[in-house]
Amino acid sequence: MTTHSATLREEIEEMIAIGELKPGQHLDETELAARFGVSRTPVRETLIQLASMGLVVIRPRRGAIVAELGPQQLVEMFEVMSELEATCGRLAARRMTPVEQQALLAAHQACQDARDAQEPDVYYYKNELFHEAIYAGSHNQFLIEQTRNLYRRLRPYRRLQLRVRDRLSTSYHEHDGVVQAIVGGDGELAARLLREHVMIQGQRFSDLMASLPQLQRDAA
Amino acid sequence: MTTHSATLREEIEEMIAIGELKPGQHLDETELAARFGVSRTPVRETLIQLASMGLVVIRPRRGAIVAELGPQQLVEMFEVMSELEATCGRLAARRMTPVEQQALLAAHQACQDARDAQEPDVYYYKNELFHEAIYAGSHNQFLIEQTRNLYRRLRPYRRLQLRVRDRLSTSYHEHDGVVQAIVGGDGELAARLLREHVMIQGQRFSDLMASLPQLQRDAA
DNA sequence: GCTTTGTTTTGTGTATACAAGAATATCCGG
DNA sequence: CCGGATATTCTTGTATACACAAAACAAAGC
Repeated sequence: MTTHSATLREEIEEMIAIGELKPGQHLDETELAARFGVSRTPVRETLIQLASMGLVVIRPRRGAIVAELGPQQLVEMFEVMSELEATCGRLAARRMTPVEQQALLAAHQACQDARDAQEPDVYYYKNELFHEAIYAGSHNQFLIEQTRNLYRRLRPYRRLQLRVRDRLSTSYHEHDGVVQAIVGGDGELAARLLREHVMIQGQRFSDLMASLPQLQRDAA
Repeated sequence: MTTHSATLREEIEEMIAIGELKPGQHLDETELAARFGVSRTPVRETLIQLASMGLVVIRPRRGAIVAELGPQQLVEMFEVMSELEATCGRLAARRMTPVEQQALLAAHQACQDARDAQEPDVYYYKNELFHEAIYAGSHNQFLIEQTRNLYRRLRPYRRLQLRVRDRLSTSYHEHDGVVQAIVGGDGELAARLLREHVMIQGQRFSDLMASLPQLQRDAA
């Protein structure tokens, strides 16, 4: 797209994702317009889009704020996330082509390398590719899109996840089970393992909850 | 909300749902503005919202059209729909309160009455309530919201579903199994039955496909 | 000192004006 | 009569202007 509101959307979305704009923070249309060198109109349209995506909340006559998700909402969203990923896995086990299986194994191998090298940042990135490989195997574009959307929506909070001791190794072993289930064609098993894998990340929400008040203080 | 674009959104959404605006149809901003007695600004904001929801597609500099879903996309969306409903069922089997179970049984009974009376329209409505009762049992607001969103998005096409012979009775029997699984606390069974129940509706897409070209001709 | 109410101020919602790109029609040559 | 280049029109994208509601603030009353 060549339109302003489209590029703006990506930029602001990124700012929210990396925490430059914090949950609860008020988004002043005029200020954003000035910052990006455009008028209020495209800014407004951007905010409306972000609101439809759930990243910001617009209250009539009271402006837009970055959406703040309470612990309850986060738990619910992680639960849905785990179900979506599980579904991807179940379908992937049935539908993956040999080429896609190779890609999955390669992504898995890359994770192992990152784990062995003890590089959490690399692992984080390779982990994304691993999950993307599973998504692709579902052969359901709509499902993939939905899953990615939710992932992006959870990103600002995932960022807060503390680096838990041994999480890398544990995560890798969980991946291992998933890979075997998928290449073995056992959809139900793959679904169950993936559901647990994602939920474990989600269940770190106790840590998240602990850091939430602080986050909101920062925003004020 | 007291804002124009919000009320407009509901109105246009409804027009799309009931087919007054047909898939592929071009949505002229000025014309809509005149029709609803407002300026182009709120109309634009409405269209952007609908685009984010996937109900319309905006191509830069070329305006908005009501989203047309091809057979492939419909299949994919029904597949995801079935998974979401299945998830609602699995959670409901574990989480429903006695009161909610009573509500589910009541909704089921209402479906039976409608079936016995051979009233497809009533059944259609009662069926919605039945599914809503399951959603509620999941105790996951986010999941419920996602499921409803997708349901609404599929509505314009569901409307096309031919009244299949004996579909009422079959549907009712499928419901029966689901109810028993849920009150019996067997989440996996409930999930499987619901998945199949929804997919059967989706697999009527061969009928849908047949009616699609006609629908698009109407829009032209 | 605290609450309360009136005023100011700020910021959103809508309308209108303007600019730019796409669709369409027109005009000319072949 | 037809095809292509150009001009015109039409619609969208953006900017600006205005109106109004809500929040912030100040002053007065209790």
